[in-house]
Amino acid sequence: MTSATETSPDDPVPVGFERHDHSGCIAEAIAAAETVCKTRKLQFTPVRRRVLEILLQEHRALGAYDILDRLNREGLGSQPPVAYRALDFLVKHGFVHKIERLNAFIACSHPGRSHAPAFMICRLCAAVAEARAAPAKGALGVAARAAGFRIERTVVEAEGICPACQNAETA
Amino acid sequence: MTSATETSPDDPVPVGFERHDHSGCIAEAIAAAETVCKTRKLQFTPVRRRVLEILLQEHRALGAYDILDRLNREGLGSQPPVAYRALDFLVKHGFVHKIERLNAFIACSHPGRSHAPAFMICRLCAAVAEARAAPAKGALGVAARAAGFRIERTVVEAEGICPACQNAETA
DNA sequence: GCACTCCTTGTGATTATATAACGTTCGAGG
DNA sequence: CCTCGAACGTTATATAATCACAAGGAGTGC
Repeated sequence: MTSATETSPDDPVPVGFERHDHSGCIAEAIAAAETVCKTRKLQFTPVRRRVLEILLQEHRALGAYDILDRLNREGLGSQPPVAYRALDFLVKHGFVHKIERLNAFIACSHPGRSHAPAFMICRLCAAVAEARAAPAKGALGVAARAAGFRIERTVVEAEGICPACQNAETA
Repeated sequence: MTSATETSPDDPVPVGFERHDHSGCIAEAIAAAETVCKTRKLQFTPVRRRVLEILLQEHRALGAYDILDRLNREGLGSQPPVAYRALDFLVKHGFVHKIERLNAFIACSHPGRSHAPAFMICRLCAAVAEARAAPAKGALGVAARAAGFRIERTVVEAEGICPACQNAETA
């Protein structure tokens, strides 16, 4: 298979605003999650698996209640805690990220690898791309060291206009 | 009415993580906001002024409903839209920032200057410090250019442990 | 003054997001 | 079989944010 999902190891280009092999990436990501869960002795239950699948299928940020609606239609749970618990699990173990700016969730674009993700959020179409930005080792890192602050986690979200919407604007 | 704009004499370290001249900073910031509003022909109404004062007094992140409670006690408005409208105004014009991670608001530490703020949030005591970062210049900026994404605004929030809480831990 | 407009505020209702609390199920291990 | 702990199901509630519409108030032009 001539996969378009592979990026070269040194490639900083994000996944989100470009077409990619969507059919393959779901299966890959699910398989990766299964492997990780087996390794860490975590339970990759039907609800958790389904929530991750939903997020992978959409490949965009979904609110917890959007996800809950789908689960409900499929008979996998109808109350908020069901969705939130699954999302908590997936976020905790790095399969899913929360987009704070949108109060929404998105499947991780490159699970398994440790990373401090950064996101680009289109103000017009709400598309979200995950970049493998260096964790804020730059100005923020300097400021943190100067202040004596110990960073454990970073939220980096850029809001703006994606390439497609820029084209639509000028057209 | 109580002299609410004055700091108490015992002056517990209002944050930034470090002591600073809290007594002066409120008056300064209010004066700066007045000037900016006059220049831009904006209405610095009582509600807006009071909300900014409250945030400056606390010098930490407050939820919209915390602010609303105080307004309510002072007879300045009792319904959510009152607080949200004032906050929208203050955020829009750069006097206040929203901390997405906390769904809370904090007065800007250096108003007037254009800046892409970054925040350090203590997981234990919820103190928030604002740093002047230039996130778009770093890895995120590189990724955005590579993807053709036009950044308009950035959210940069680091979660971790502030110096004071680190000391408390080791003690 | 008067009409007009725009911005702001007051208020009741509603929507959206998230968690608390408690019981039940089910598999792992004694 | 029994216990324990993790996950799930369900009811209710807490927290955050917005909608919709009426009314006040400052400026502007007549």
